[in-house]
Amino acid sequence: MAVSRPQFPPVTPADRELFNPFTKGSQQDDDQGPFRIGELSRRSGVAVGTIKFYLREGLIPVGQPTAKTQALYGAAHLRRLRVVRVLAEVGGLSIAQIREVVAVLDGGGDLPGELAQLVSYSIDRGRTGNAGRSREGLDADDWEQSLAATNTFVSWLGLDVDAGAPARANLADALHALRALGIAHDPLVFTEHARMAYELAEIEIDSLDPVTDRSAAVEAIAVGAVVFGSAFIALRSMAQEHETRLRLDAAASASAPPAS
Amino acid sequence: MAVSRPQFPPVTPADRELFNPFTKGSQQDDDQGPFRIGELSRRSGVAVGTIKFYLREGLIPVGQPTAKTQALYGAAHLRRLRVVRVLAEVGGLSIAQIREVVAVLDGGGDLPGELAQLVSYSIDRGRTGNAGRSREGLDADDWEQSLAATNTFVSWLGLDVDAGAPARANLADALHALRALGIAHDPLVFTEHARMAYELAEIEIDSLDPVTDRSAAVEAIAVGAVVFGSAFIALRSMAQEHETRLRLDAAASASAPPAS
DNA sequence: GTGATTGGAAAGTTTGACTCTCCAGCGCGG
DNA sequence: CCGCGCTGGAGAGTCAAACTTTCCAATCAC
Repeated sequence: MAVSRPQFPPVTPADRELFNPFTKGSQQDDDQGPFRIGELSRRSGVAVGTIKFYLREGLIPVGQPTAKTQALYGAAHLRRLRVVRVLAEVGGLSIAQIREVVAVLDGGGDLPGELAQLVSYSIDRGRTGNAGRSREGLDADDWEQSLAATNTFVSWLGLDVDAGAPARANLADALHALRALGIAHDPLVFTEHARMAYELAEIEIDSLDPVTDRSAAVEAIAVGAVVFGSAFIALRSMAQEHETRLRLDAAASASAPPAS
Repeated sequence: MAVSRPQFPPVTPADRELFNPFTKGSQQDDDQGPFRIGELSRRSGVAVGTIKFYLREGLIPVGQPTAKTQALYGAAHLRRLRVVRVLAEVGGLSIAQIREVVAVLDGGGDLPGELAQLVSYSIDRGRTGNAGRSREGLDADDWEQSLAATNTFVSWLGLDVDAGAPARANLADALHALRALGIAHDPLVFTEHARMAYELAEIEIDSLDPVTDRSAAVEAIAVGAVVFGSAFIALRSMAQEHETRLRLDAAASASAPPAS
């Protein structure tokens, strides 16, 4: 029952074979013809009332109207609905955040600025609870110091990040928490995390490089940030459990003689 | 204005020097003597009403009663209050989740099982929105397949994770989302993320190894999971912004001749 | 001894994300 | 050509979470 360190070898074709049985039957968008809201609801699994609500909130484009009380929807609406659901359920984004994302999806702004900050501004802001609000407490000075240290850290890393990016405040929140609890006092404790984060960002961007269409690129970035972020947290949790167990095993076998 | 890849060199004493100016004035818990709820509120910056609410919810131990309407609190209460606030504000944990964490903090269960799963069960569950609920849709079979693929993946990685760990379901949710959108079909896309996650778990556990006291260890693990998790997300967001800008620069200079 | 504080509990508030209810207009099987 | 069941649209209602307010009697602090 010994727990050992995973090795993470490169993936071989034989490994891929292992997962073939699971890839059957996923997705079949045969009939893409126009349909009404009831059919849209049936295909997406989202209640009609909720779809209406999303329409009102501007998360989904309105259908092609055919009469005063009739409209038709197509494959694009179905996909958008699925994207919205993923952002909400997997990413836990609020309606307001999703609205910002779809605004970038629909609007034809130029990529450089918009796309680069999409994740930071619309998706990560508010993901970690409500950090970043109500900083009017007595420790406002303390917090400003945390932010200043964080900004110095970001510059020291050589990261080119917008001065107003919420990620700076979020990182400052994390530092401020560590300081309040006396766990750490300067942002250098995040150095290794920064290295990992950068490596991960490279990998993720590599994986969706071949995308050409503008809207598809934005969608891939938004969905990717949310889904891979969620997946990473789950994997980190599992790794923690595995590693903790590993070390407890080691501690146990060190304090007690071999059992058999 | 060229954006370049950060290098992440090892931290030198000169680097540490750089952050010294910021570490002044943080934390000063001089007088730890017993005090009443008003003083506790003043020191923590939490409203009296909210402290009462936390007491009712069992997030904070009750004070030492001195009369029918009087009780005294000490340094332990102040620290607990700060921990609760960090879990809530930085980690975005719900009251119910925090209650589970403090139950482990207070309860004297044996470490092996409890501590190993603390993060997975109490903290990560529900962090990514409400993924994991209401799986009674028509795609229930599809989801079961995603979970099966995920479990195969976890075994393939060699991770020793509890069979009922919510992290499995969370990872399955992520895979299911990718499949629903046709972005990926098997869990091997998460391989690099798993490697990173494991490396990060090792680093984090290393950083809080010297803790000996049981309650302090649990606290460090819970706070660490929340704070470093939040920090990592922020850093990932910045790395994405930096890297996206880097590639757009490269694309621009490739399509156009050097500007100067 | 008198005004501010406290412990405790019940009731009220706010926000977010739906969900329900209506009401005319539409569509079509009988 | 007619009733019954979808529609689109909008307002009101619901529900849970996390506080916040309000009350009361007991205390404390000066």
